[in-house]
Amino acid sequence: MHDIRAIRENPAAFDAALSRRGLQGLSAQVLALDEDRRGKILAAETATAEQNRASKEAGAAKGRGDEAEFERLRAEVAVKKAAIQRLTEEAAAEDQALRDLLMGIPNLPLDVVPDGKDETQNVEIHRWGTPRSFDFTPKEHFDIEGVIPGMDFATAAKLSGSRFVVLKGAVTRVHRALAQLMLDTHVDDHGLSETWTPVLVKEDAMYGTNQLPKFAEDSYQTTNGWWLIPTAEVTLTNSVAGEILDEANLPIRMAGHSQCFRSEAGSSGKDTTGMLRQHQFEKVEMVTICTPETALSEHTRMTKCAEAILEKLGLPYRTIVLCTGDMGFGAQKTHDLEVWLPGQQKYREISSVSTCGSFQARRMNARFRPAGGGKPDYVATLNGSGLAVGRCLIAVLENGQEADGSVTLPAALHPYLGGKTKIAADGHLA
RNA sequence: GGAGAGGUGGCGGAGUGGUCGAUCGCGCCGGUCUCGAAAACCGGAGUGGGUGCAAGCCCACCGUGGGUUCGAAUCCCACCCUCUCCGCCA
Repeated sequence: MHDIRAIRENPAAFDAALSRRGLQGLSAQVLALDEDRRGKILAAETATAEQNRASKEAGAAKGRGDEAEFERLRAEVAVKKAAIQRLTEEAAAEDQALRDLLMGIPNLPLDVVPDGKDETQNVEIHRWGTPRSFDFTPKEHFDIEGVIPGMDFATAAKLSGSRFVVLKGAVTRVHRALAQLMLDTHVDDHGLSETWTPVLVKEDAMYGTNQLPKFAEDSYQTTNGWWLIPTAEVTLTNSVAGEILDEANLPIRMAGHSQCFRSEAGSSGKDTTGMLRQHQFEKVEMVTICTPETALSEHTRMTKCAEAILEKLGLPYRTIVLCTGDMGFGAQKTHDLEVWLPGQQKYREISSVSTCGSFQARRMNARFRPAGGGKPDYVATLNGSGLAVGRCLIAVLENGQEADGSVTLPAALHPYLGGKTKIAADGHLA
């Protein structure tokens, strides 16, 4: 959510930043509403102050036994009361209207973010590894002979429908190994604290990390009102909602492994085969809570944490900065990591690392007390995948495939596979 | 699912109709003392909003929303949340 004071102080800058995102200026609308709101608040508060005064005087009159004066004041209060109720309701309505409007406006891009209208104008900033040259035509993951026995879409469809998968045998083991490797790397090498969270959350949490109110159709809700998290960003970030943290305890860097649930509304027809886009998938998520000044350096750090996983696995990737037109709702700046998929002959997104500045913190009311004393200020929040486990599985399988239908697995995984090094063409770990 | 307890400032914990935005303790900040520290003592400090050049003034906030009353942290109603015990269960 945006700081109304900042918009008041510099409406032109606000509109200019929105236009970089391809949106029309909203400051006029916001400020008109704000002015209205403040007028109502002033009226309501002035009336209340008068009532309070009369009420106090009534008490004093009663105390000295002046019944006539007491009755007069009591009548005065009674008259004011109705007006106050109306004014207060109007003020509250205006306040809510402003809040609703602000809640629906996306975060503003940082100056360093490149301008652009869509994903074609993202900017590559880093490339690692060389795509392997195959002496045969590499297949997509679901067509690799050794993978087929372990990736069962038919049974998943019977159980749950499309965009689900049942994993079996060696493929499951590799999937599990990947999650372990990611967590161990983040904890042991990167110093993140491992955190396990619920996947069902209250509505407030979904507002805090901006899934609500705008993107309700992207997530699932249970009949009793809980929401299924689309990412552990929701739980990890909201863990500090409503808190006033000590600056000495910042940054807080977390890593959590969870199931994620997405309706994938609006993506029908995209990536329908294979397990690239599922309603339920696993992800290791990183979240950092820090001071606003350190947000950008933490963003760089978090990006490196994600890149390290791909490098350990020997998977070629590139890192891009999303342009203003392609960034998500809550982001100020986003790096996407794209891994090479030989079956598609394309780099595909496997991680997205964003800093949100104080945008989410303001929604969550998450603050810190500065070390030197002084007023609490909003924290900055960052989130990033480290990595999407299912997509990483795909990358490992496709990049490691051999002509005979077997899959050579990265050395970093061997310790997690009981020393085994490949999936044989018959689907067994070998 | 059943029964009970409870939600107050950074934390703990008083307060059961009127100078209570709230006693007190811890923690925090400043000072005295000290070579320095600790202790002791003195002083300061809630959050948000409105208004004002400012000092300041005003409003709201004791889980949330209503109600009673001239007046509510305190009384009434509803809801939410947390905890304990019992039952069931991975």
